[in-house]
Amino acid sequence: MAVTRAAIRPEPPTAVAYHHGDLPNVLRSSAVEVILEKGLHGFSLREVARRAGVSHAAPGYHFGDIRGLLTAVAIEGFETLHDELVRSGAGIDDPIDRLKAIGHGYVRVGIEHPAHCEVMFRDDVLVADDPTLTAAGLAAYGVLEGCVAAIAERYTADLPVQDVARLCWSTMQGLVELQSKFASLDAMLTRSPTTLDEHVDRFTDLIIGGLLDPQRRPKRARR
Amino acid sequence: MAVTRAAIRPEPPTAVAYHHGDLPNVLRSSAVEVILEKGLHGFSLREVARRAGVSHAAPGYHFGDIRGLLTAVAIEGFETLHDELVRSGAGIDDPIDRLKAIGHGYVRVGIEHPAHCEVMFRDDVLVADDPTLTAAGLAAYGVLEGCVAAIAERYTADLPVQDVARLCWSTMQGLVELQSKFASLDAMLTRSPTTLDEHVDRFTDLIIGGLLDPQRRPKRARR
DNA sequence: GATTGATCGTGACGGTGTCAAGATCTGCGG
DNA sequence: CCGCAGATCTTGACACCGTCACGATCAATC
Repeated sequence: MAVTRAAIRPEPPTAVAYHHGDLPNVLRSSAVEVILEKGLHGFSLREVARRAGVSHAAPGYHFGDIRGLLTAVAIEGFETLHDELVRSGAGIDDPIDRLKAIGHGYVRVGIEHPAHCEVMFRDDVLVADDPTLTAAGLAAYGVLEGCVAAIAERYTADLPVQDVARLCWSTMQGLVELQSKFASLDAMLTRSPTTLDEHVDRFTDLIIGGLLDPQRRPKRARR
Repeated sequence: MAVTRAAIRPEPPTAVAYHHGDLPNVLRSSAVEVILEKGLHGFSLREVARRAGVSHAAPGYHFGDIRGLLTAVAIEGFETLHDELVRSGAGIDDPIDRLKAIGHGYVRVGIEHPAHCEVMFRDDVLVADDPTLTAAGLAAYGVLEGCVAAIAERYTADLPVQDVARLCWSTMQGLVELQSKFASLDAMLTRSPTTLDEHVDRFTDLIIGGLLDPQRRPKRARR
């Protein structure tokens, strides 16, 4: 069973506006904009308010804190991550292929939603113990762990599912974070930069390829 | 002009003080204190200045920017990381054992110098393109890559050294970052928390154990 | 149609980063 | 021994920020 996800997905706009419109959603997307343009460093509640066309204290009313707003962004990030992981693995029968697809989905979220990713794991700017936040994070993790469990079930039952799942998660997270460092490393070696997807392919091959005894693996039913 | 000091190791106090003492070093250690107590969120140049007993603009003179000061802290962190990795692997002949020792050294730095680690990879609060910073980071990475190269040389020459080294680096980095998430996951499963060192052991076993064909591995010359 | 509560604006306070300009000390040439 | 130049630090100011208390405004309900 693992993880329960309570939260609703793209958060449908609160049907009818009270005063101004559905400010919370507007503020959240404005926040994403600001992070995107000025970075988390140049982020400010007042700038968000300005961009949303409301007074400087309006964000405080809905999110209480600056951390509250960023937490909302992080939750949204985890939810889209969860959805993307599910979507990436859907329809792929072989769990190993599914794991690779999930890995690609992970970095795809990192690429397409950099603002969210810049926040999701920065506990110091979030209310780290927000239950909705941890629930959303664990829900996304649950997708990965479920896939690893499926691998264990089909191939080698003695696979330490928890450890492997955490290994994969750590690797993906570290990869997203170290991406720039790797890029500068490639540049220093004067060779074409390695893309995130290439890294994912190589890493998953290295991890998975090693986990399973070749002869014990049944034929893979590809496609 | 950039802030880059010609960085030597523990930075011997500039022999004789000009006015106040060797302010840059004092400011840097004060900065570490502040990060430790108030977190990166509550960090401020003025607080650092107060703690060092100087005026509020003194840090700006030496480090130019708030990012300059944090960059200096990050550089110091990478340097101690480098030293610790070298120290951890010293005297261990078998490169696989050395890799595990290096992994433990990595998380040890994460535990013993949390303030530095809170900064080292946060490009948004650093001058990310500071050459001294990238050099220090690559130097630390080089220790890891050298160890993986030694594994390839002794065991399987066809090992993709770069990829494996990056895999290990990503894993360690992700592990340090996801530590709290894993802790809450353990708590949710109502079992004793897994320590960082345990994670390192399991991850390196999973990675290394899979990389080498068992029969191709020569007897390990332990001790 | 008045009331009530949610929603948002106004204004203020202390704190912050950063810059310019002035003060102070150090080392060095004379 | 003196004075000068430059490095080092302080002072002061400006704009911006987060957050709070309070007032204004609107929606829905009785």
